[in-house]
Amino acid sequence: MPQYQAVKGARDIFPEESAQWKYVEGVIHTVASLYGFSEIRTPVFEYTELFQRGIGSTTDIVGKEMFSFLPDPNGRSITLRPEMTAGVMRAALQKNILSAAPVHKLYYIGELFRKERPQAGRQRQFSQFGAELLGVSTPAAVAEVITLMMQVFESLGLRNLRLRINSLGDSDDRFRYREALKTYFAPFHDRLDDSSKERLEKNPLRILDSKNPAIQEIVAGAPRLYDYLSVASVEDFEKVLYYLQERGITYEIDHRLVRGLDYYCHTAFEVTSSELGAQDAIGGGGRYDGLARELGSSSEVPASGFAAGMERVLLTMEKQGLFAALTPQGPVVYVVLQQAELADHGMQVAWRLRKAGIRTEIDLAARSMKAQMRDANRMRASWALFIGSAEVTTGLYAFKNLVTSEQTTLSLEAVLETLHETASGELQK
RNA sequence: GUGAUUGUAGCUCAGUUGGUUAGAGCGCCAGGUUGUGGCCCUGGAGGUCGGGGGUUCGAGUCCCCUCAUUCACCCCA
Repeated sequence: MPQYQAVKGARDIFPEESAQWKYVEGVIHTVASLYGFSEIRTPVFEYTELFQRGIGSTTDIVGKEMFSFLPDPNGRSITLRPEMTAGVMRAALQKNILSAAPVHKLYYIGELFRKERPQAGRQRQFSQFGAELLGVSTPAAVAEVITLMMQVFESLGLRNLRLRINSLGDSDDRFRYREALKTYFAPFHDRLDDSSKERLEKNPLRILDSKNPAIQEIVAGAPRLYDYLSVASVEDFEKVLYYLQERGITYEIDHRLVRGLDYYCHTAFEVTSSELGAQDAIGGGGRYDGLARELGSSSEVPASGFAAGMERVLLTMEKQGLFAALTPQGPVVYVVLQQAELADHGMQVAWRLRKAGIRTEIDLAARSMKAQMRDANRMRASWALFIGSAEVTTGLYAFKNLVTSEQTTLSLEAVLETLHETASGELQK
């Protein structure tokens, strides 16, 4: 065992995998710009109160999963961000961007931190991409957010995803429903588990998505939130669904879908992947008109957004073989040294090739020619350029096509000419 | 935080009822080919058997503790 290991729940991404990340990030940037969303980058830490106010102190995230610390003895507590939305909203309010333009469409890719036990598809440091649409939360706006998310998934080639959607109504709807739930659950109180009892106190809606079979049995007979929605709330929800239908986005209405963050209202949604284990949520989001007020804004900022787990997206793509076409870019030319003493000349040649825009590799470890050639082969180099004493004195180099094994003797200028003739020097494999 | 699981070479894993200097395949390095790869052959480097304690004449194998891993619960992306 090495003396040092990565911190529990944190992992390294080596080149083979980072190529996959770059690819996925590229798709996100492209699709986001299609929808007119611009990238925002906010700090990885914020004052702890931001999350307590924004996410809600009854949530598990705030209650037990935050990495918080005091920067100095008299300082204010700081927390590594466990989610993005609160920070984005804080940034928008701080700069007062909505007074300059009433609607802002922002997206992000960033690292988050949550102190949970790691398991499949869950790390303590993980990444999400997502979008926040600030200033309007009409059905068209909410549908826009969902559509953007689904189009990113589609552009990545993801299959077998399930989109579930629900309406949480406005605060009046939820107040009436909450009372109804309390009276429904009262006679069952003795049969509830501890966490359900606590939820009933603090946030009764969360009982609905309990995984405990005994609780679910009781939940089955509970009143439906849908039946407590006002006419306006129902119309709003139906309109969102209308847009989704128009765009051929298939969804399932799930009356039990609640979501764990306090700031959601009206439309809430979640996408799951059948390729993942227990942690199968790949993305989710909803409308959160109340968040800005919660953060001290003098006026309401209607808003909606989604967040998707990068690791879970990557995991699903891997399982579905979507990275097969991603081949690493090898060198075009491998400069092979006959003897280590010729390294100075070889370095000079390699440098000139690179200055001319040719991806060039050269052994820096003074290994044997056999090892250099094996290396060139493994890296799928197109050409080998040999440096021996003859080459150094004549300035003419043995230049070998590694696919056909044909070899000629050329000056460096002629080599460059040959490489520029074939498309950037790369040979068909 | 709870439960279970696994920890032997860089990687994947063998290791028989506890019994001498702990093995294989792949990978790595070198040689076979004194200036040329992909195949093949030969050799080499690399291990405090996660760590600590205990039982025993003797522990990679048994017991205890500890650390780490993985999966699941809780919850979430």
